[in-house]
Amino acid sequence: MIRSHGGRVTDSRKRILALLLSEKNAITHREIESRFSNDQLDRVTLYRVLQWLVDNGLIHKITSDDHVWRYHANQDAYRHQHAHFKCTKCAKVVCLEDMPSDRKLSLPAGYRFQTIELTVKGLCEHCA
Amino acid sequence: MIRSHGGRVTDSRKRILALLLSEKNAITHREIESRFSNDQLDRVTLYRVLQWLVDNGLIHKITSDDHVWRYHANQDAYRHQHAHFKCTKCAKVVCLEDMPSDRKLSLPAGYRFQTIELTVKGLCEHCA
DNA sequence: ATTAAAAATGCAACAGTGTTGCAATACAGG
DNA sequence: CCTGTATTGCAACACTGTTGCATTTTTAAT
Repeated sequence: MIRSHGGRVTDSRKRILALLLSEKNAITHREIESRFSNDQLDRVTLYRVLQWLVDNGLIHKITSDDHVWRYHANQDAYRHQHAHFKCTKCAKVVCLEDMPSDRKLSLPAGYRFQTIELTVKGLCEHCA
Repeated sequence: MIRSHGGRVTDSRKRILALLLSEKNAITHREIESRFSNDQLDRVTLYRVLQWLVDNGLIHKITSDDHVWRYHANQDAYRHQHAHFKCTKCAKVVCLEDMPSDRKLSLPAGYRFQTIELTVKGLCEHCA
């Protein structure tokens, strides 16, 4: 996956991408860092690797009202545009399969549509 | 408006609320601050007044992918739940009138729905 | 109008996330 | 194995937002 985008195949990239591929939920920079607590992994390197993976479409980045980016691997089901769910109690973020395609939300005249970002908030199975 | 929520009617609150009521778009803390550049207005006070206004439902707070809160007065049309538009070029944020009918976007079993946050991204009239 | 209690402010210092410059290191191709 | 270059690691920074606390302002009771 990494090689096919012209970047070098480094340890950091392999390890970080492998971790994200194995994670079901979207996780934060901080969470990724703590999963590598033993093997030293520089904060800055992590930021740069994540950005590289985003730029090359291997993962995607989700914003949230706690103002922390969360990252998730772009596997099969999640290549297309999709909505996210965020638990208001434990802050867990999961990707939802479908994007309700009410494409006919009317923009003011002269505005051009690019993408849509949709986050549903509520309680997850554990917190409900 | 301020008095009806049991808070004290202070200069800061009056001035900040008046400014937000006169603004058409949702603006950031930084933008508000710069509009008061002459009259000194403490950064922290501004944060606290904004939070108070949010808590009392007089304004609302919008998150965004640049991780900066934007504030907008809750006037007439914007009392109910609504979507937002953000220009990907100039970062301007405007409130959209309607929220596309949240057709039963299916949550996984056990999840409980609370609210929905929807941001449309694209180019505004000036940047298109 | 005076006064006292409570609420709000201003200041300084802090916290967290994310970024930049630059020297040192590791990767890929010959 | 060697070399050029991409990537890393470190330090220091920038920005948004928060907290503690002493001071000031508002309010309401006298």
